[in-house]
Amino acid sequence: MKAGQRREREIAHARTDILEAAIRAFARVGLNNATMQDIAREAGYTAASLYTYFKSKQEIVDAMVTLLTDEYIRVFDEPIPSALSFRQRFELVLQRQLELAEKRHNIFVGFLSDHTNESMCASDETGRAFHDNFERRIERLAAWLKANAGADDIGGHAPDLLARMLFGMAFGLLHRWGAEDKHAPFVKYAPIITELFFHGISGKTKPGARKK
Amino acid sequence: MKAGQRREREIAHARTDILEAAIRAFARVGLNNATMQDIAREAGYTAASLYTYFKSKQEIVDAMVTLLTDEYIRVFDEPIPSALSFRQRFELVLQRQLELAEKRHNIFVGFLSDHTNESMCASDETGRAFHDNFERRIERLAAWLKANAGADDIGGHAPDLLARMLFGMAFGLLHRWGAEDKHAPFVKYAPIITELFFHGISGKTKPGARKK
Amino acid sequence: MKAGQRREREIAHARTDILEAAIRAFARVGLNNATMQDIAREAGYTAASLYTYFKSKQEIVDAMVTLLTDEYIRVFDEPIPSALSFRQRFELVLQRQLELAEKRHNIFVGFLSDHTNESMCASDETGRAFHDNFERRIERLAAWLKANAGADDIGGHAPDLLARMLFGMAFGLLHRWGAEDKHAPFVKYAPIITELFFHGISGKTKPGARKK
Amino acid sequence: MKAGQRREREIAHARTDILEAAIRAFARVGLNNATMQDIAREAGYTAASLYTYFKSKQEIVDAMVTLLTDEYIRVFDEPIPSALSFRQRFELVLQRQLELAEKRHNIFVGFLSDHTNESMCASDETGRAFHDNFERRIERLAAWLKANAGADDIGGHAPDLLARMLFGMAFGLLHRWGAEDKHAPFVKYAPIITELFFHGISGKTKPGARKK
DNA sequence: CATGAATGAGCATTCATTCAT
DNA sequence: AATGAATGAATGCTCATTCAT
Repeated sequence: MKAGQRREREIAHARTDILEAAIRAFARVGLNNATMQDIAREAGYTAASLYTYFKSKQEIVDAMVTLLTDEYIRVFDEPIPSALSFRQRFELVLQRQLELAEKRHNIFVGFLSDHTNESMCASDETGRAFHDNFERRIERLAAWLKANAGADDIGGHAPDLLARMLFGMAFGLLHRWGAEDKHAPFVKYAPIITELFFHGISGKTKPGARKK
Repeated sequence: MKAGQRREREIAHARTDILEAAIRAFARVGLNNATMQDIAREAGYTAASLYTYFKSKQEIVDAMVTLLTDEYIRVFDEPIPSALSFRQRFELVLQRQLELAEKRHNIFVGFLSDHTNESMCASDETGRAFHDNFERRIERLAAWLKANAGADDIGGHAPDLLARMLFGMAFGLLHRWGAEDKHAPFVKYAPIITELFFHGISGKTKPGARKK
Repeated sequence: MKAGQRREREIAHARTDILEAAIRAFARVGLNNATMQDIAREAGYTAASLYTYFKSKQEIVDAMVTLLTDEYIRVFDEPIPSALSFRQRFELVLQRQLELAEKRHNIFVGFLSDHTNESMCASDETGRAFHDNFERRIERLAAWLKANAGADDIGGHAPDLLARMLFGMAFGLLHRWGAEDKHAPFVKYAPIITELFFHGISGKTKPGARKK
Repeated sequence: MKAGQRREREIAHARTDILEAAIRAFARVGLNNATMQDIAREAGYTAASLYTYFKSKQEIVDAMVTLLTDEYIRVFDEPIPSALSFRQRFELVLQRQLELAEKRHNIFVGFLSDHTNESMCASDETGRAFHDNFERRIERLAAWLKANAGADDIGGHAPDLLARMLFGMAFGLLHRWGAEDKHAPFVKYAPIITELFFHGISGKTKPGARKK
C-alpha cells in the first residue's frame, strides 16, 4: 500500500518536473521546434524515459497547457482584502496575473499564440488542447468580472467580450515588455492597463499628465 | 518585347496565386505544419513546381508575410473624408482594418501568433520575418495615431503602447468572432472597440443603454 | 538535298559546341556534380534545348568521352620526322600528349579518374563508357610502342603493361602540375618522364646532376 | 565503469562496421552515387540509424578516407629487416602496399580517382577530404624515400615527384590487374614495378629474360 | 525504471526529362 | 528549333516512438 502510494507520488513528482522542463524547453526553442530531446535534456532525462511518464508528446503538451491554465485560474481564488472597490480589486488581481505572466512570459505568449493559431484551424489535437484551455481562462476571467463588478461597473458590456479584450491587451503589452531593454517588472503595466480598461484613452474627467 | 512582358506578368500572377494558396494552406493546417506539399496542393501545383517561382520555402513565407503586411499598411493610406473628428476617423480606419482582418482572419491570427511565439525565442529566420513585419504594423498604426490624434485625444499615452494594445484587443475579439456560430461580419465589433478604446468600461459620462 | 546537308552540318556543329561546353562544365564543377543546367549555361542553351541534340545526359557524356579519346588517339597519327631514335620519337609523342593533357587537364584527370572509379564498379552506363574509352587509349598507346620500339628497346616488357604505367605516371605528374603555383607548361615534364621511363631513378650510367 | 567502456567499444565497433560497409558500398556503386541507403543496406542498418553513429554523410566519408589513409601510412611503420639494400627495402614496402591495395582495390582506385577529380575542381567538402588525405599519402611516401634512399639512389630526383609517379604506376597496374581474368595476387607486380622504377625499360646493363 | 539503439514516416530540395507553345 | 514550365523520383536528414537490455 505504502509502496504504491510512494510510487505514485514519485511518478507525480517526475511528471511535474518534466512539465516544468517542457515549459522551459518550449520557451527556449519555440513551441513548434521543441523536440522530445529538448524537453528531455531540460528535464535531465533521455527522450525515451519521458515515455515512462507520458504516453506521447501530445500528452506532455496537454498536461503542460493544463498546468499553466490551472496556475492561471488559481490566481482568482487567492484571497482579496475586503472593502476594496471594484477597480481596486481589479488592479490587484491584474497585478497578480501580470506577475504570473512575467514568470511564464515566453510560454504565456506562446500559449496564447499557439492556441489561437492552431485552434482556429480545425487542425490537430494540439489545437484542441490549446483552445479548450484558452476558453477555460476566458470563462474564469469573465466569471470573476461578473462576480465582482456591479451592474454599472462594466457599463453593460458582455463579460466574456471584456475578458477577451483584456487578454488581448495584456498580450500586446507583454510583447512590448519583451522587447524592452531594461527589464522592469511587467507588473508596472498594471496601472496603465487598469486605467485604459476603465476609462480608455480619454482618461478621467480631469486628466493630468499620464505615462510618458 | 511583349512576350517578355507577358512572361513577367504570368510569373507575377503565378507567384501571387501561390502566395494566396500558401495563406490558405498555412491557415488550414497551421503556420508551422504547412509543408511544401500542402501549399502546392492548395495552389494546384506539385511541390517541385513551386521552386520555379520561389527559391525556398522560406522565401514563400517571407513574401507571404510581406504581402499581408503591405495589405494592412495600405489601409492607412486610403483616403478619409475630411472634417471628421478623431474618433470618427479612428472608427473608419478600424472598420476597414476589421474587414481586412475578417478576410484574412485565419492567417491574421496566425500571423500575430507566430510572430510573437517565434520571435520571442531566438529561433529561426521565420521568426525574424514575422517579427519584422509585426513591428512594421505597429509602427504604422502608432504613426497614424500620432498623426491623427490631437495631444489631448490620447491622453498622453505612448502611441506605440496604444498600438500594441489595440492590436491585442482586435486579436481577442477576432478570436471571439471566430468562435461564434452565425458569422455576422467582424466589422460589427468596430463600435464597441472604439467605445472601449476611447472611454473604457466606464463609458461616457452619461451612459444610455449600451451593447447587449 | 542541300537543305538537308546544311541542316546536318548545323546539327553537327551544335553538337560539337555542346560537347565542348560539357567539357568545360564538367571540368569546372566536377564530373559528378555537373547538371544539365551547368552544361546548358556553358553552351548558351537552355537545358531543355540540349535534348534537341542529345537524347539524354548519358549520350552527352558518351559523346564527350569519345571526342576526347579520338583527340588523344589522333596524336599518334601525326607525322613524325624520320630518322629519329626510339627515344626521340617517344619524347616527341609524349610532348604532344602532354600539351593535349594540359589543354584538357581538368577533364583528362577527371576522365581517367572516373573511368577507373566507375568502371571498376560494374555500376552504370557511364562506367562502361569510360572504361571502353580508356581501353581504346591504352590499346593505341601499346600499339604505338610495339610499332616503334625495337625488340630490345622495351626490354621485353609487355607493351600494354608499359602503356598503363605511362598513363599512371603522367596522371601522377599532371596532378603535381595542377598543384603548382606558377603554371609552367606541363610539357616541361616530358624529359623527366622520358628519362624515368627509359632508365628509372638509377639514371644513365654516368649521372650528372639531374632535376632540382 | 565497465558498462561505459563496453558501450564505447560497441560504438567504435559499429562505426568500424559502418565504415567498412561504406567502403563496400562506395566501391560497388561508385563514390559519388552511393547514398545513405546504399551504405545502410550494406551495413545492415536503416539509413536513419547511421545517424546514431555519424553526424552526416560527410562525416562518414571523412572517416572512411582517413581510415584508408591511416591504413596506408601504417605500412611504412612496419619493421623492416636491417641490412637490406635500398632496392630490397623498396621492394618489401612495395609488396606490402600492393597487398593492401589488393585488399582495398576498388576503393583505392576510387580514392585516387575521386581525390584527383574532385579536388582539382574547387568543388566541395568531399573534394577537400580526398585531397588532404591524398597529400598525406604522398608526403609519407616521399618522406620514406628521402629517409631510405642514399643521395645517389634516386639520382637527384625530387622525392615528391617520384612519389606521385609511383602512385600513378601502381594505379595503372592496379587497373590492369582488375581487368585480368585469373586473379593472381596483385603483389606479383612488385618485381616489375621495382625494376621499372629503378632502371626503366632499358633494364640493367646485362639483361637476362625479364617478365613475360 | 532508464536508456541506447533502431526505425518509419516525412520534409525541403534537386535534377533529368517531357511537353505545349 | 528553342524554351519556360511542370514533375516524378530521389536524396540527405529529422524526429516521435518502440523495444531489448
